[in-house]
Amino acid sequence: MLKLSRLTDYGVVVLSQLAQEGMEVSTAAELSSATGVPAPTVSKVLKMLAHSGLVLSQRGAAGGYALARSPVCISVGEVIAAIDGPVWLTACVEVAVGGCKVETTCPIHGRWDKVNRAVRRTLDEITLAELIAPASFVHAPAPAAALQA
Amino acid sequence: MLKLSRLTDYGVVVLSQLAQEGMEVSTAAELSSATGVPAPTVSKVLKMLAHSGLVLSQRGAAGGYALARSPVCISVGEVIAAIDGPVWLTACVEVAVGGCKVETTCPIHGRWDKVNRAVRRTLDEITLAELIAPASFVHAPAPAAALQA
DNA sequence: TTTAATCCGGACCGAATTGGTACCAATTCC
DNA sequence: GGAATTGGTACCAATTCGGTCCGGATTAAA
Repeated sequence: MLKLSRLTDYGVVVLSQLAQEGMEVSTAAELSSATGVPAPTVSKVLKMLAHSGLVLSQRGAAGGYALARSPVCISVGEVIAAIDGPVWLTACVEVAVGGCKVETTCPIHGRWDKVNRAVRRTLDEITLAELIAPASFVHAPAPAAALQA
Repeated sequence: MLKLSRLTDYGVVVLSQLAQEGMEVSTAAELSSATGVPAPTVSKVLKMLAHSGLVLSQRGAAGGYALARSPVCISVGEVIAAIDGPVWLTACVEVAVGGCKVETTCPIHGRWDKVNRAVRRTLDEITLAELIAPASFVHAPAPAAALQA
């Protein structure tokens, strides 16, 4: 139903939490208790984000994750691409040449990528900062300890 | 991965075939052999499209389907909504109040619908006619008979 | 040097969704 | 009345997704 996966949702949540921590490193465990998202899942999401260069990872003791860039420079499209993979609004784009059985009678035949491009551009024009914009009520979240109980 | 379902793809294929038939009614079987999409699937798609008012159905002998409007007046967003359901770019919009467990710590909390609206608008701005636009090579498709063999 | 904390890269499983098919009831034309 | 066609629903197989876990590599601190 053209919905994005829950992992992507979590990704944005974690990212925004990371944004609040400023540029300090946070461990996956910290982010888990701060957001309420299960720890293993947070790890998974963080790994994907690190893989795409959206967050920086520091290994070893006292390691953790930190935002690679300002939220103003991270587009929603990037986050989605990092977790859900690239946005392809059909299986019928040029990538799948030979895979489309009805190719000879299919009058669309790649027309979808007009739609693709439009959606992708829309997604790239919205920044992470905008998504978490009304910081009025997020600058003082429930402390992590409140969740641990 | 933010891809639309194959049924939606079929939907557009069938719709464009219907557009070529002008405003005459075509049976599901005809559309199936014209497009190469399996007949039961065509029926299913057509039923969904009829339910959303995108095509008109005529029951009984000599019945069939016909486009309800000109392709110029059908948006891609409508087709997607008809088959894949409404576009919701998260499970976290206001519809799911009470369903979001991390609600208290979730700083997004509905911010997604900014993205939703943007994407939906993008989708609504593209018409079915544009998708099948270069009619230069679709006005003389392989005759249905060629596929039946 | 040892130890502990932390990320990295997989594999793995259960659950939900999707694609596809079949069946029977309702409707309409000949 | 008979044949053709859509309407609705139920169903099954297959794929995908969400979530968890484990062993290994890496780094800081004791």
